[in-house]
Amino acid sequence: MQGMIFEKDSSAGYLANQMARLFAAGLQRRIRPLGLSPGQFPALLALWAKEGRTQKELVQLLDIEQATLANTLARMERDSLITRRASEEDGRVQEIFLTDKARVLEKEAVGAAIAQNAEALEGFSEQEKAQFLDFMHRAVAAMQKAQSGNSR
Amino acid sequence: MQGMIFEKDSSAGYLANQMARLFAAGLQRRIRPLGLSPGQFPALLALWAKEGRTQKELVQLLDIEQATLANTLARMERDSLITRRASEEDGRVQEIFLTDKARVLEKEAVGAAIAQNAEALEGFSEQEKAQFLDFMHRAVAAMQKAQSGNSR
DNA sequence: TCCTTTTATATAGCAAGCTATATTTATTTA
DNA sequence: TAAATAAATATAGCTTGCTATATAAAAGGA
Repeated sequence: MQGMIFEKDSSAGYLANQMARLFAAGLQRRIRPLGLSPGQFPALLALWAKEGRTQKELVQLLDIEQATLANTLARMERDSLITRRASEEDGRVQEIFLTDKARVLEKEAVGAAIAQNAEALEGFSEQEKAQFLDFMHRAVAAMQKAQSGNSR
Repeated sequence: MQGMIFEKDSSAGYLANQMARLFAAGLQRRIRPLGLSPGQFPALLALWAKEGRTQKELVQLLDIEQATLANTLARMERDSLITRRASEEDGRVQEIFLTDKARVLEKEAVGAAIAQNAEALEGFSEQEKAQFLDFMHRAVAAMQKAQSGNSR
């Protein structure tokens, strides 16, 4: 650590940020015509798989904070992608359902996400793709471990 | 594309987003005591290398939009990290300088970024680290190419 | 010179993240 | 059972990113 050379373009953190922004922009370009936005994607995937989930269940599934999800769900309700029905057993809980409008978009939206991933990984061999995903998983796991080890 | 199985955890875009957020959170944890935030990092790096740059120069260096940088610079000025001096040749232009406070933080801040990268890549061999950076560069380049090929 | 266009920066308004805190309902405990 | 605690969701307020548009100064053209 002598000459204090720190080039952003060889920093993993910088590249991760840039890559994530390009993914989001590319996905947005593809799904905006459907009336969707990138931040809604994880919630939609979970609801396409099974409706009637509660916000709490979604939070557990979707590595984002409760407050972030609450706001995203509010926007999705505003945009007529979901409806919420009060639970009968527990007055605090609401069950979340897709509207017909959202239900119908599954194929096109998932296709858009697949296409965006393909665009980013164009020129990668199957072996390289697998290795890239593995690297990302490992980096995520390492940072999650460090994070949780910190709060205790 | 039959069963429409799309697992977020094997989607490059999803992982990139998660990784970028963990990088930002980890860096923030480390540099908050210095009075810095992650979004200021690229501008700070460019100014530690050379002061007196204009906003336009920074935009060209820093893959972010002009409006994003304008807001980041406004926050940095508010936090007494930079000062701006009107150019004498051109009334539209302002030259940007670091305050003593910001100038002094270089070593610690860069050290924090290096430590965060190390945390994320713990367990990677040197060869794997290099390959990971190369993969990210390739994905970024592929998406940038697709993006620019779109607007023309 | 005056008008138009270009350039540099700022502002408006939005999405998606975050932390911290409020609110409402359920559950526990004294 | 009443008060305290816990749990589910919402809200406040912030940063960082974006697109689109406004503003002000400079440069160019008729």
